[in-house]
Amino acid sequence: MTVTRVDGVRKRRERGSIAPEDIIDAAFAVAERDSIDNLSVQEVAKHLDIAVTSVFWHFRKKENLLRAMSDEAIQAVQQLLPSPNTAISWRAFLEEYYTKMREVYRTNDVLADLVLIRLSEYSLASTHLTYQGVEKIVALLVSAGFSPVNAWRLNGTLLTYTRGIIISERTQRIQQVATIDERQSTLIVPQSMPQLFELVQTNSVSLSMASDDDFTFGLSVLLSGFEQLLKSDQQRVSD
Amino acid sequence: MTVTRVDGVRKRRERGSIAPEDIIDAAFAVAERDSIDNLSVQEVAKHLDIAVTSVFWHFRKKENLLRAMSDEAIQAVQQLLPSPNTAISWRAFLEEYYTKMREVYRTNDVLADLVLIRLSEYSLASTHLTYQGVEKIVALLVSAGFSPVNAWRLNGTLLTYTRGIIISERTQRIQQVATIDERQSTLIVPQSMPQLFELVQTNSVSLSMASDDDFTFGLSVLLSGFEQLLKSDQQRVSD
DNA sequence: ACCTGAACACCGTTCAAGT
DNA sequence: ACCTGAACACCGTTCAAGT
Repeated sequence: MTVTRVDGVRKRRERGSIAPEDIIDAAFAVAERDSIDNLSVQEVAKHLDIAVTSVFWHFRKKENLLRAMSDEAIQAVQQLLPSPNTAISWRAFLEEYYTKMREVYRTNDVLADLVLIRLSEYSLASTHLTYQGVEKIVALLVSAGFSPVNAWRLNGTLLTYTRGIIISERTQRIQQVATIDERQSTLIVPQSMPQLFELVQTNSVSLSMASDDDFTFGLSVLLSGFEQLLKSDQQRVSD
Repeated sequence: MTVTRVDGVRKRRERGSIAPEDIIDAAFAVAERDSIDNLSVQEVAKHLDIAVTSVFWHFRKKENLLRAMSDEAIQAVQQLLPSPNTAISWRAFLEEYYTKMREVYRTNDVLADLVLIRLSEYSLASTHLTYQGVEKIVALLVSAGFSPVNAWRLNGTLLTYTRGIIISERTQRIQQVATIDERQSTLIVPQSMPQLFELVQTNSVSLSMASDDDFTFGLSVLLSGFEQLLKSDQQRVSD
């Protein structure tokens, strides 16, 4: 922390010495420490050693700061995701794309909160960026033979499923991770739940429903379903 | 609001006159008005015309009150969902079950927040109730010919997908509902997004990716994929 | 134009004091 | 055992005053 204090009194900063970008960076640092839910403007200001009210000069409401963070988050995620690649099959690409998406959000709760969970508006630029990503995927699928509508829906379904598993995994990790294993034994009683008891005993499944295996499984069922769809799309064209 | 005040001073309540259940009910009423995120213990107390500190006597922390609400929410949802029904096909049942689930959460943000989104622990009893519901579905699927592991995964995949669409729908409804239609025209520009532009122009799709059509589509792709799986499960048995 | 402290309303929580 | 007001630390936000 830079020392800019004299006798505990803040030295007044010169105009222009606080860039909005600095505030956003500090907000990310604090959010990573305290979580988005516990992010406080006061802590952001403390992190930069500026007055809280200075933050409010640049972002009139906390919500505005969060929106700016969301925009950065959307950009960051978009850059981490692979671009459509015609060198591999559409199926291999989608597998790679959504596996990567899951990994990105799983390893960064702040990004998941800002982009996937929190109720907020994004800037027009961010929304634009998002849809441009979708456009590229749809184009890839169309060139692979899907009808445009099916290409759109295929991508939407995978996005929705991946979002579901990210949130499931996150809630379970944060809430119960410490207890689920010990619970697993007392939770599933053989009398009223013979099927689940058997599955748990033989270690065939994880109770979380959001493990790597679960994701791989769900993804491949969806992709196989879409392969069937592709056949009928192609049939229709050749008729 | 019951009048229990004399000259603006609260009349002291007799011991035992505040039931925990009353506080929970009031909390639901306030949450439905203000949303879970904006639920304040002060407002709950005001709603019952009791002292804030009285709430804290019954629930030592706000988190405890939220947990009690979550438990009630889980019970409420479970009662609204249909029970496994052997009179119809497994596919028809799952379609009905998850369509209903989507509807329940969609029409009640508080339930969705408490059960699906918020990071919290549930009581052992609630978790038990949830897994008992899963057990019944798994048993139904096993009796339809699925292997236990596939039955579990099939259900888990549908649950995850449904959760994803509920959250997608909710975030989009709350954040952009007013703007998305007017945005739709300026957002999708034909130059950089010819595919999406065409789809939007012809009204073939909704940008939300969480419409009724989207859900029906995703659900049926998953169910068809599982039908394929059933065939191979049955094949294995007859071998 | 930008940075700041004082001040305010609201919130979650503690505690000692009532019955 | 249960209900309460006073009191506290923290939060988001406004505003008038500095430079």
